[in-house]
Amino acid sequence: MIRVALVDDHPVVRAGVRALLEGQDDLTVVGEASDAHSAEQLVAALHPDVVLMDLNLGAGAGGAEVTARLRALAEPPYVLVLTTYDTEADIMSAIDAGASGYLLKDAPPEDLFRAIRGTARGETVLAPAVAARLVRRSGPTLTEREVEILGLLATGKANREMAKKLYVSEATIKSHLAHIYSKLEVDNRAAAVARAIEQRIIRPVS
Amino acid sequence: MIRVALVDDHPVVRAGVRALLEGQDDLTVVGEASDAHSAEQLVAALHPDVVLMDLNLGAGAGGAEVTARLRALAEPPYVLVLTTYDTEADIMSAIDAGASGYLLKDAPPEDLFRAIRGTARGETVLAPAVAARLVRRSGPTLTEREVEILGLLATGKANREMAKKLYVSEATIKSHLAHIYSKLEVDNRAAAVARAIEQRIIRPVS
DNA sequence: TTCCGAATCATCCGTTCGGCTATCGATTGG
DNA sequence: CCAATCGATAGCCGAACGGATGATTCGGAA
Repeated sequence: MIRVALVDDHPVVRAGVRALLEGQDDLTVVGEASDAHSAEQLVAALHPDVVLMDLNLGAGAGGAEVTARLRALAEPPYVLVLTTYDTEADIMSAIDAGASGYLLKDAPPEDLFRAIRGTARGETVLAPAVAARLVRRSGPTLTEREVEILGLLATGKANREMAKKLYVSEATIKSHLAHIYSKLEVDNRAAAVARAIEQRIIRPVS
Repeated sequence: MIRVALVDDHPVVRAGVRALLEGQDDLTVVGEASDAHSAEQLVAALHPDVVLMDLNLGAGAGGAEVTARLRALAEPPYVLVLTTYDTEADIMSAIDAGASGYLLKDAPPEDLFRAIRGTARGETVLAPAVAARLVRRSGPTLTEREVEILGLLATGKANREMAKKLYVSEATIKSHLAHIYSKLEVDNRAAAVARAIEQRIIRPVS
């Protein structure tokens, strides 16, 4: 019997996953948590085999951070990230944090079951659809610096302001922008911002 | 007994709502659909009292369109929109289409139950949190034209191109942009696009 | 060790923006 | 009926942007 814990701030999703898993006789949900703190307590107390983790826990620590902490425990559970829309960087940091796999909430139940069973066996599970999406997303791979500049761009910073903030010359900023434009196949900042958000390279922040 | 039908393309969400509703003895789920077409068939065949409708049905017709069609039936069900992230315009069009209410998927189960019961009695239910959000969102109300221009802006169109496309002069475009900037409290197009997407005034399209 | 990508910087130049100010018709709502 | 709002229009001007081109440095991969 594979013992699963759910970490998600949406009651509907928790109930849904629980209902689906209880229909499988080798899977059982041993606990639920809706935030970072109770997630850690839950896992420490119950030692589940697999934790289904939402990356977007509303307020407080993010799923990636929680994942890292859970994986640092004495008997760490396998962590399977179950999420909807996240930045590529979010996903990467979750994987860096020790997540064993990643799949989307709109995946068919069978995929979910398969992923949990695989994860419990210690396999690394990237749902085919997700892997494909990641690949498609990463078609144009932006460097860290370029993403950083996109972030500033989305706040409406002018080239000079970005230059000041990053301690480089304006020429450097323009150079980066030119690379960004060509990678995103756009030719101005407004379109670059829209594309970057659409491709989830950056998050629409305030 | 209130008979409920679910329309949502996420199996997890359907299972979750079903599980939650089955715990209430005055609510019962009579059917589920994951797309526009089967939603109409389902409702025509089963005549549920309330339809829980996701606005984002993946491919095909959107939830607003389906809502309009369901409300045009002989014995129309009440439609309660249950969604996560949508444009203000989406919400408005759903309400125009005859939806009785709107609430978020991350709402606590109690709110969901209350909303369904209210809807079944013919009440219009806007979850308090949602109403507040709508109000907060609508702080700066953009005109249709302004939203239209924001859409073009997000595709990277230059002023001249927008002018041509809308059959107006460049001066008009600049005038609209100035209004947009002041309403969104930004001072350039990149920031305007980011804000507009963040505020869900426009959708990050391809 | 050689070669490439990333990051940095620079100059030139035409185009586009954004801010400002002002007008005008149409519609809508007190 | 009058005020307010919306959409459309105009000119001016300095600042910002985007394109093109080329150069240097540094570190990692081949």
